[in-house]
Amino acid sequence: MSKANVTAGERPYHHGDLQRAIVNAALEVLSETQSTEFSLRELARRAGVTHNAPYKHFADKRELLAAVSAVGFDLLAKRLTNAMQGQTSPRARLFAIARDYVRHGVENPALYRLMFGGYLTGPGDARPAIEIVAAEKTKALLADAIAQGALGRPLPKTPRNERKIAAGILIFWSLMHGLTLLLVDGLVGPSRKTDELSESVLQGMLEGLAKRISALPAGVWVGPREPAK
Amino acid sequence: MSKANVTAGERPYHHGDLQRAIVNAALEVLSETQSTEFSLRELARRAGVTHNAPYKHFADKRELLAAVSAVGFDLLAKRLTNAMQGQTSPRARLFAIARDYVRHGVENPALYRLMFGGYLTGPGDARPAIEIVAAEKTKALLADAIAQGALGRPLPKTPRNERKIAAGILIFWSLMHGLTLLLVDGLVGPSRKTDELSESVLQGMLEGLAKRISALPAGVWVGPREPAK
DNA sequence: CGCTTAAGTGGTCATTGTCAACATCGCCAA
DNA sequence: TTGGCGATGTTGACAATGACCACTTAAGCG
Repeated sequence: MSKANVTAGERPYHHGDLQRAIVNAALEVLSETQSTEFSLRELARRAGVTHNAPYKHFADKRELLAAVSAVGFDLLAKRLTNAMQGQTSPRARLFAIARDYVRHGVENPALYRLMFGGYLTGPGDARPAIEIVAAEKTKALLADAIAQGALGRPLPKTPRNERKIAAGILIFWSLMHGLTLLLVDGLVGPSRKTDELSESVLQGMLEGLAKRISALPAGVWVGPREPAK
Repeated sequence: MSKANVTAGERPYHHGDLQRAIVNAALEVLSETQSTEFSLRELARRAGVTHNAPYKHFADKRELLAAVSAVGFDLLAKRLTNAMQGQTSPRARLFAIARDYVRHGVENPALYRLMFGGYLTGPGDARPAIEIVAAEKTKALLADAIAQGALGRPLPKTPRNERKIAAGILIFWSLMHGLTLLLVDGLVGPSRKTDELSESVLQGMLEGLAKRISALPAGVWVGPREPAK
């Protein structure tokens, strides 16, 4: 096989972009099996290379998983940016973010768990740099929305407001992260109602639980499993 | 040896309560390595039995992990029940629950992840029964606290209120679950301020983000890593 | 043309999950 | 008492895996 040139494909080397091929294969397997316990060898098989080729690109299985996770963060950031585009008011943007955040998780459970899960829990080491960048991007989106008034009135990014904005981000993020994972774990549901759920949960939080609790949409259960079918 | 003596321990059979020994070993390794990627063989080694004695008690590694997870739920339920004891007002009980919930997670990261993580994500099968029971218990605690007025005014458990209570539980749980995991993942922190954090987050949510945002305690960062050290 | 070096190949090793065949013990029925 | 039975634990074996190694190939460059 001399060149084996694909249409526009860039394959400057033997296989051509094995790195990407491996990551893609991982994403495939991840969405098929919803588990990170695939073998590097299988990814190699899928990419049509020998069991060892991936090690030229990833020192470690961990490193490969980190790359996959980073892709997940990128997808999320793109998706959120996209979701905001159509919305005009800061409040609407906040809801759009919430909706698509939860969706992203529910639609890619294993990926979401990989992104936030503890595959690096052992050494307590630092997170891969790519992840940090992507997560920061997401955080910036939130900060903007809040500064522009997503929580009711604008909160310009003055040093004085900084901490309040951070508090808002933390609460919002906690809420959405928790809801997403509860849905992913099947602890609340059903998971096809994610849009209604994220909306009503966010709504309830914004108005303040102590004041009014907006009830859940019908047919939603809270708890480990549907109590009665 | 005729009848196993009860003095130093109950070992009515060969090893005696291997089941528990294995689970305990798993809990040990879990807290040492903070990872669920230990081998059944190592647990067997620790228990002083041969490599697949455990398989007489657990069909699967999955089944073993499920048992460990169930223990985690039990510990959590006990802890929450305990935390509530001292408190008099429903509101105080809610805060106590929040505090100890987050603590439980932060102090046992891997265990908490195991409890809610996706080691059973593959087949989408049902959760082990023991987990469900323990989780239901926790949920009942919350329902009581809310019914008694933890969110401001009492919400007696009438059919009419049922859905509102469920909504309250969901929001509260999502928030605490999310916060716990963000802390566990080191995405916010530092994690020694968990008490202040859970309190201020809960406070912020109760009062309603749209109304007043209570600022974060000082020295807390929101995001993937401490921005400047 | 020959050199350097990244990309891919094949082989190897300890470890792991799981299976099947045996051994051992308490218990119960004959 | 005895013999068997089932639960418990043991031994040996197997394929698959993560990781490492030395080797080969081919791209790019002077």
